[in-house]
Amino acid sequence: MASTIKDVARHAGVGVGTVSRVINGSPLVSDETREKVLGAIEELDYAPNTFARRLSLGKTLTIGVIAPFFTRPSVVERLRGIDEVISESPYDLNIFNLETLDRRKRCIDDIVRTSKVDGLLIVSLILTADEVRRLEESRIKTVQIDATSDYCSQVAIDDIAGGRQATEHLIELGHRKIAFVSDFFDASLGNNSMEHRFLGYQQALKSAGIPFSTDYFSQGKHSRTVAYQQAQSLLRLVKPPTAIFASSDTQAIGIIEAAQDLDLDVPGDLSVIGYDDIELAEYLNLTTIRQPLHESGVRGCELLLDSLANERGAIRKIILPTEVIVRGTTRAPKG
Amino acid sequence: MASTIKDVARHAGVGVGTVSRVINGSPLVSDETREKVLGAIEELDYAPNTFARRLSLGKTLTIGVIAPFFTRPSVVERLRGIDEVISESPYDLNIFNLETLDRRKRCIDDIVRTSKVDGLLIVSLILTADEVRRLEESRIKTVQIDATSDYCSQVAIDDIAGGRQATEHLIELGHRKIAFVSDFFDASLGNNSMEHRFLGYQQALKSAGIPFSTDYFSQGKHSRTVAYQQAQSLLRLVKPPTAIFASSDTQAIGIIEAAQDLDLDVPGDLSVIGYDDIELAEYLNLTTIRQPLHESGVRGCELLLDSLANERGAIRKIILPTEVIVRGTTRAPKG
DNA sequence: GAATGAATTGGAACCAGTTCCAATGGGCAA
DNA sequence: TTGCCCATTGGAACTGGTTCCAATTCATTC
Repeated sequence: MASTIKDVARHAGVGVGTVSRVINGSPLVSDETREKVLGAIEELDYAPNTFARRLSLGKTLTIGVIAPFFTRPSVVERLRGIDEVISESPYDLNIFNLETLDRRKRCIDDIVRTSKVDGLLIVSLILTADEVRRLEESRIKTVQIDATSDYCSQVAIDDIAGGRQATEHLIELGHRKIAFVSDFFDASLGNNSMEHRFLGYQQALKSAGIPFSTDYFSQGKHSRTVAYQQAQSLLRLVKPPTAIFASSDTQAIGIIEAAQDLDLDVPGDLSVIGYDDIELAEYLNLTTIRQPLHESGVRGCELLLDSLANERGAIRKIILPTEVIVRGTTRAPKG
Repeated sequence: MASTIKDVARHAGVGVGTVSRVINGSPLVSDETREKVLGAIEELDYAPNTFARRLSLGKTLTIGVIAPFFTRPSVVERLRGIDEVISESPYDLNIFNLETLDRRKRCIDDIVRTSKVDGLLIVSLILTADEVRRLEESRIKTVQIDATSDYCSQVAIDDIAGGRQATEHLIELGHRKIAFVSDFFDASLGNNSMEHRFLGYQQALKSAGIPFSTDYFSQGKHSRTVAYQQAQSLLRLVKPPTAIFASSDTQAIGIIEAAQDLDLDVPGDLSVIGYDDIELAEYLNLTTIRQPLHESGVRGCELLLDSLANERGAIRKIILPTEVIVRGTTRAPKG
């Protein structure tokens, strides 16, 4: 069995209070005593019990992360950023994976009532009003990553600007007939980034004096095969678009496949730009919009640790910029 | 602040022991009392404090996972399997990400000495003798996933069989000049699956009466670009191979790129088979060997929970089979 | 009606820490 | 020499649970 603070105290011939003081770096210990205690700790290979420590401190020294963990590669990349910060801090990381809505309810309830964490990072999920209320009551500090809200600090990505950038890139190349292939705007699992991308698309069109046409706007379930169908319809229009902006790389890939099957050359006959810059995008040489995923994790985690250290802190919002990654699927239109 | 067991006891007009008994489903409580207590719990929205519970139980109710978390997509898929099992159990998941060797040492030391977990899952890492000794002393139950050892239970993948399957697939198609592009066998971060794949390759050749030639065996750092170079060398031999077995999909992709740049058609002039079946493989229509990644996580986690429930348990080894996924990059050789 | 025993219950002791309070002892000033 | 103050220290009380032990209640048996 592991040794306890009493063993150390006995071994060093001092009281438990003194050992505790040494461990926690209190100045109220003489150098001589400190040496004795450190010697005993070394000799017994002692380290304080995690859970006893947390109980008596009244702190959990744990950060919870709630995320639809594995559903998208982007979430993993954000987690990586979070982990990087946590592992240099005294906190432990507790990951709660929410792949189903049912789990979601149980999870937040459980976390709040059993005091499992000091702080919570919510990744790519929008909290309901009820959840926010519970978290506030429990005084668990919360930071949202990749979602906006008025209730807590957050790190978001400027998807409106991202949508604008993508569209402007196409406009600069000379395109006028630009379609937008989008996911549904259903925010039930809670994220409105798709809608923002669409807004950016509209803004860019407007600035360039290009009228928005519903013919060039197609919504469908987020999948490669559905995007394939959407693209087929768009490309069979009497006046087909010369460029398509997809609200994700996954969809962009479906669009490219559709173009190939219609014997259209990408980017010769059709330019395609995606969004996300997933790993696949590089292999496929896909022009896309990159989000600072890793950085969003780092910044969000820093924000949380900061608010745990300084009790009083206002709500803060960090908006990270996106970047156009020009590769081989966009080019000036023919003629 | 959250209410405590004392609040509930007072509210229900009973002793704390009785409340504890109700919570833990002890039969030593009358129905009448149980009702009273449950009513009080409901009313106060009480749930026992996680850390106090763990301290007095002498159990952490936590499973630790040590993994080079994000380095490869395969690790994420395994974690997903682990999470699936954990979330249906009373245990929490504590992830320790080891991307650097330095962190590794600190991490295991820390886990052992501060009694952070009841059980540990080690993913895609081989433990050193010293680490094993520490874990044994600490009585922390350990299960290894994707690695073999004599010290603890494990879920491994039969990489020898996988290497054999891949090679046999090529032989069955009629290939005789089959090269193997491999990672280095350096097991410092600790995993000998590459070596096993190579052994399987040799076995299959032998069974088919094809002599092994070092000309057709190339080792290099695990990367797409290095594999590109390796393939270039192989394909410029006087008698170039008609098929290449790559020890990972990532490498296979580099090989395909090399073939394209040499104006060789895949699979017309060169067959390529990978290993892993990463997401990319499907998009690229790559023939490959699939490992039951998700299942390895599930089984490993079950093994661990099982050994936590039944104190005495022998070391168990589960070997999971691999599967050839035939897609479009392999075909019978010309002539 | 007393003795036996089972069912139920309250509460002290314990888990392994932290922190507060009171006590000790030495040094220095009056 | 006495008194005071400060640095240092030991240990009790506390964190919020679980569990064991002893006590109470009540029905059953002789």
